[in-house]
Amino acid sequence: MEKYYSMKEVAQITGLSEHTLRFYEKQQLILNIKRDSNNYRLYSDFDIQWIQFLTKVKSTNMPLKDIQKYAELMAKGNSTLAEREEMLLKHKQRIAEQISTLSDILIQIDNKLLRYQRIREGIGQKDLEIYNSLTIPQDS
Amino acid sequence: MEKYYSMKEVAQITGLSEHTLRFYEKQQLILNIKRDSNNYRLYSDFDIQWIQFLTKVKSTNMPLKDIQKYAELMAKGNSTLAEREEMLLKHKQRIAEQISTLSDILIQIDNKLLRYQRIREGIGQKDLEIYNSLTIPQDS
DNA sequence: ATAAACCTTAGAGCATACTCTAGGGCAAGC
DNA sequence: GCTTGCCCTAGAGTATGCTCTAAGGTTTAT
Repeated sequence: MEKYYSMKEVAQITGLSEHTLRFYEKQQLILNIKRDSNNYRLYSDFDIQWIQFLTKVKSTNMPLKDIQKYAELMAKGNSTLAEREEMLLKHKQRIAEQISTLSDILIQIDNKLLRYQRIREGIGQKDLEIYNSLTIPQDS
Repeated sequence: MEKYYSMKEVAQITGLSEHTLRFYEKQQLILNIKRDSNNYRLYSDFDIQWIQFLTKVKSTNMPLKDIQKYAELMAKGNSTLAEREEMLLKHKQRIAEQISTLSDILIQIDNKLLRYQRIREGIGQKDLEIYNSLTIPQDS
C-alpha cells in the first residue's frame, strides 16, 4: 500500500507553490506523476524526495535545464548512472567554487567593516578623497 | 595627476562588457563617472575599485537593487556609514547562510555518489523499486 | 576625404524562473 | 441544486539581469 499525496499536501511539505510544482512538471523537472480518476496528481514518497533534492540543488544555482537533464537520466534507469555521477561531480566542483567566492567576499566585507570602524573612531579621516571633483567622501 | 581609464580599458580590467557597464550606470550602481570633452566616460581608480567590489558582491547574490542603494549611500558620504555598515552585516549573514546551504548539499551529493558507487559494485541492486507502476529504476 | 576605431544614447529583445489568470471539472455537504 | 473546496489546462504576465541594435558623433591615419 503506497501512500500518495495531493497537490496541496506536496506544496505544504516542499514549501513550493502549486504553481511552481506544475511549472516544474511542465519543464520536465518532475516526471511520471501518477493521476487519480479525476486526473488529479498523486505524488509518491519518492516524488517528494526528488522534489526536495531538486529544491536543494536549485538553491545551489544549478539551472533548471540541468536539473531537467538529470531527471531525464534518472527516469532512464541504471544505464545512466555514470552520466549522473559525472553531473554531480561537476556540480560539486561548482559548489566548491561558490563557497570559495563567498568566503573571499566575506573577508573583503570584514575589511570594509574594519575601515568603517576606524573612520567612526576618527582615525583614517585622512582617507577621504575628492571623488570626481565633487566633495563626495570615499568608501573604497 | 589622476589617471583615467576609457570604457574599453575598464571593460578589459573588470571583465564586464561595455554594455553591462553602461547598464549598471543607467541602473545607478555606478555613479558620477567623469566625462571628457567628447562626452566619453573617464573612469578613475576609485571607480574601478568600486566596480570590482560590486562585481564580487553581485556574485554572492546581492540584488542589483541593493547594490544601487549601497552606491547611493556611498555617494552621500560619511553620514551614511552606519547604514552601509548595517547593509554589509546583513549581507554577511546571507553569505553565511549560502555557505551553509552549499555545504549541506555537498554532503547530500556525496551520499548520492556513494550510493551510485554501491550500485555500480552490484551491492544495493535491491534498492531498485517500481516507480509509478513503470519499471523505472530509482535514484533516491 | 574617407575609413577605422573609438565612443554616445535610447530603446528593443532575450533568457531564466517563476506567478498569475481565465475558464472549467468533480465531489461532498447543506 | 448549489456552494465550497479541491483540482485541471493553456497561456499571459512579471521580475531580474543582461545583451544587442540603430543611429549617430569624434579623432586619427591614409
